[in-house]
Amino acid sequence: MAPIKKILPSGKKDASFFEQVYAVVALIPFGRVTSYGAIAKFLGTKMSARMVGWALNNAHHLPHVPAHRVVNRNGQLSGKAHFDTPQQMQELLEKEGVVVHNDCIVNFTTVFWDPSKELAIE
DNA sequence: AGGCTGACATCGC
DNA sequence: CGCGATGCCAGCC
Repeated sequence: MAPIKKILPSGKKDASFFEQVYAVVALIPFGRVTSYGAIAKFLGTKMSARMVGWALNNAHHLPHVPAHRVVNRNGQLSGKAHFDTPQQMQELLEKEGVVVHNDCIVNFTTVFWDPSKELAIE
């Protein structure tokens, strides 16, 4: 498994699926985005991409989880509606230098941040 | 205790 | 090439 567990806050002996998601999302560099599937795959459960979204749903009410940096495989701001305001997600992304047009990230492949690649697991 | 739901992704037809 | 159905895990009713 990924060393993400090490990144988890000390005290948590068992890393829940969400906590791992929080950790990965929190590690997303400024001006970069990732996809649910990428996180899911990084965690080893690519089929559980839905769970990633569910995790972010919990993460949404958390303080330091940049959920706006997480989009679907299509680069579309699927979860914008779950923010305080639907436009907030795009605003945040644009402030980070990410160009968003029509709820879709422009040059998605360029700003895409692959955890399994950047974090270099194993 | 059992079943539905959920910010997705992928395979199948 | 487009739409439909399935899978996954955990939380909530």
